[in-house]
Amino acid sequence: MSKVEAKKEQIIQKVTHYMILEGLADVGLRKLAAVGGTSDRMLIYYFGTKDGLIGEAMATVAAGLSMQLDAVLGEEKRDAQTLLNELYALNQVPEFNLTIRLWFEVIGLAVRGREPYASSALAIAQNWVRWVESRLIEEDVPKAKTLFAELEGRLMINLIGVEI
Amino acid sequence: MSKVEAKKEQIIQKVTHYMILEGLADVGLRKLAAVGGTSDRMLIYYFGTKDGLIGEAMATVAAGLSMQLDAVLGEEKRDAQTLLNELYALNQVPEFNLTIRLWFEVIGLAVRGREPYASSALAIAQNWVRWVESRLIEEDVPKAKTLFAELEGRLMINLIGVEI
DNA sequence: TAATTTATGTAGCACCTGCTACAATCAAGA
DNA sequence: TCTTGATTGTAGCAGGTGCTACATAAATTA
Repeated sequence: MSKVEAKKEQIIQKVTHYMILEGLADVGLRKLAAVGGTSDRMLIYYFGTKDGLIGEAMATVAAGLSMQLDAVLGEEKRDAQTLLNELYALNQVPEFNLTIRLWFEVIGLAVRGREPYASSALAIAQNWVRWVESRLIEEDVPKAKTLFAELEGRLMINLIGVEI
Repeated sequence: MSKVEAKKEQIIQKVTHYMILEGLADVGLRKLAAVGGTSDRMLIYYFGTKDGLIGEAMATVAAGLSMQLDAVLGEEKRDAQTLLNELYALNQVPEFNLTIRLWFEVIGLAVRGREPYASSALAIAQNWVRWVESRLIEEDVPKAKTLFAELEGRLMINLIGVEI
């Protein structure tokens, strides 16, 4: 990895971490530059546009999701109902809860096709589904997308504040 | 209704319609003023703040939801599975699809507690649930929230572009 | 009719937005 | 060493943001 690429990688890590913590509502170039320990000038130099940077940060979120899930839930396979309940319970884990909030922010920005959010949302969703499939016992694999839908719906109305 | 209130109501209708059509991404005071046939100056005069206006527009969306649902699905009661499928099918109706997109945009802005979105999201969600409860056969009423979660999840991953 | 309140236009403030032009510095190859 | 290209700072542009000060017009009340 070249020096420049190492620097870019470092910036992406910091920016990604910040977004998970603080969300996407107030991310201007200057604030992101401060977060990444550089200048707005250099962010454009490295990533071309603000959206370029955000796109890479979202890709990092997507890539980190499976690892995060593995770290907490392990590698064993489960039946659909068990997996759903365990995934939903992750909402209690602060680190996860923040990522999920960010995830719904991305969805909100993606629903009218706006880039880079639309592509990122699709990528993250596919990551979710693939991970779920890989942790379901064979007979329940076809239920992966249904399980995912149910999980997302429950997470969503929980975040909004409707008690179930 | 006083003259001022009539004018306010008229503005809210136009702004609400515009938001359903175009989303929440680029709504500045000046654009909303043009949409509502007035000036930014008067928007503040009428609604206090931009968030005040948006809050009222979102309340209008919430209030209109039940009516919209009634108009399309009628008043008969159904079992949970049937109602879920019929509600999900509404996503094919352009008018509904747009409202649902707006709904997810509101959620994205609400997930970190930001007002007026957080309150609006809760209100709209409660409207959904109440409506669903009112159209379920008695024995399925306890399933209302679960049904709602499943519906929202399916709508969401459909909007993102994951084929089910 | 005079006084007072309500409604609205004009102009602008202070700040933020993504991004760029230009120049300076630095490292590496010839 | 000289030159060339990569890297970075400084300053700023053009446009947008929510909102306000001030003045005027219009409606209402005394």
